[in-house]
Amino acid sequence: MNTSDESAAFRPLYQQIKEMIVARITSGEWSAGKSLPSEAEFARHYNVSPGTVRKAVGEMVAENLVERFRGRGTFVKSQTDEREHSHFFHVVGQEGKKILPATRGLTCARRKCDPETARRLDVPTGSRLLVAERLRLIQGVPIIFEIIMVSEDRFPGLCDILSEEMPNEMYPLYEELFGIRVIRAEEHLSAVAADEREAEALDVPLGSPLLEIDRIATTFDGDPVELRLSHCNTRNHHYLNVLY
Amino acid sequence: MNTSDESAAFRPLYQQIKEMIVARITSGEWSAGKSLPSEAEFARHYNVSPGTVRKAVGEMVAENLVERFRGRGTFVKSQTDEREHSHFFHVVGQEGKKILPATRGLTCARRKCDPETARRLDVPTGSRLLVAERLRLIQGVPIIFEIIMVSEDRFPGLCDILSEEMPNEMYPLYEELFGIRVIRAEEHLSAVAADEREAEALDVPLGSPLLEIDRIATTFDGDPVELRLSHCNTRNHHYLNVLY
DNA sequence: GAGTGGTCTAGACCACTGT
DNA sequence: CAGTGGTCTAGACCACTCT
Repeated sequence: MNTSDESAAFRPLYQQIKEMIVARITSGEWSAGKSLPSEAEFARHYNVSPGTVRKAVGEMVAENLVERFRGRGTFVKSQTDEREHSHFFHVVGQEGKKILPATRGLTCARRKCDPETARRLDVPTGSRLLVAERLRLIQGVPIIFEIIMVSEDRFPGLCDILSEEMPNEMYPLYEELFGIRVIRAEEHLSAVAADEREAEALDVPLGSPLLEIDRIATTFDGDPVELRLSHCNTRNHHYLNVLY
Repeated sequence: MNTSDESAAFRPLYQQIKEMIVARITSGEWSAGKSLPSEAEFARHYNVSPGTVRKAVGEMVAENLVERFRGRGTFVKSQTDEREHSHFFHVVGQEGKKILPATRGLTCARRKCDPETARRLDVPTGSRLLVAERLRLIQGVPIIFEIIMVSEDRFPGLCDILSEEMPNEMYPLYEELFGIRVIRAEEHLSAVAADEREAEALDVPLGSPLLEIDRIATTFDGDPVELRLSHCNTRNHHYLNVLY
């Protein structure tokens, strides 16, 4: 059954099946939370063995794209899932317990994209950029000063929405309103000194050490979606990372 | 996590196979770098289908315990593998390229274990603790000030070895000399101010923001092996974390 | 009861590495 | 060449969910 059109097609069947299904998911054929066709149906449709479909779907499960339940079916995972809410949030309290912070919006402005930001977001220099600043509070105490940058061309009208009310979680918003799912993120962490504005906002002395999290969030395809710069007061909290 | 109480026998065959093989690996039956019996042999030995063994070994591959090569066989992964050398080292340069630093040993001392350290290392309070301090340099420039703490009962004679020459990589040393393999690590990151000693060692002003990495390294079973406190100058480097 | 995914079997053929 | 893992097939039985 292997059609070797160009010499490039020597890839395992299950990977090709997987990519076709992934493409159909990202195209919106099955939206988040909806059930996919059964593995048997896929097998019939693609004219392969059930085991091959199973392996394809298995990889998608491993990549957090779908979820399987015995007796029920396979479902497209959503960023809005309870489990996923804090998937990208690694700041925890002293005991290692993750507490989702509240959010206070500060500003939301438009500006032209500088070359460096343009490069990182993969948009033209000078294109419209949306810059939102917000404060994240844990038990009422401001802990994180955050700057969020997205291309306004990718998120038309987002500025108005944010100006009205700054949501706590951005990624579910991107998914629900614009159909853009954040799947991966790359974070660059470093230590910086609090500037005047941050010192006031976070109620720390000027020059206090803050943990900087410079994050670029991307879709499944690796397209950059959002740049986010977080400055955290790690006096009573820290960033947890588990390696294995 | 799964405490095998009496009803434990209702678990998938492939998981039981996997655990048996893992147990035989950790017992030292096949040491790092050595080839395991073929999947067919395992299948005969455990009297199961080749596919079942395959699934068991597949999980071990996913957990980075072994490596499979078509035509050659399956091999026990070693901490000394080229790939694994920097597995737990996340500090990279501006361009995101990982450069393994050089090491300069500072001190290596014994002291009695305080209650907090004892709790984290799961050893008795007052037991012998080995505390080593070292500096890590990238291109000759000191970047990280590091304090390493291990139980001397677990690593008898290590102090003498470290006093003689401080190695660049600790985990391969643990594995080679003491048969203890570090598989997991949990890192707590925060921002701190450089104290006098660090300021001098890292050549930064007193009070400069440093990235603190508080790491606890554990074996496959979750037993704590080492505590390590690293203070990094993130002026020209940062900590890279990829989430997906 | 019909349908789902989870496990397990027993083979087939292939690509590749060793000799 | 014989042996290895990688893929793929075509079934079997099970536990579970929905209706």
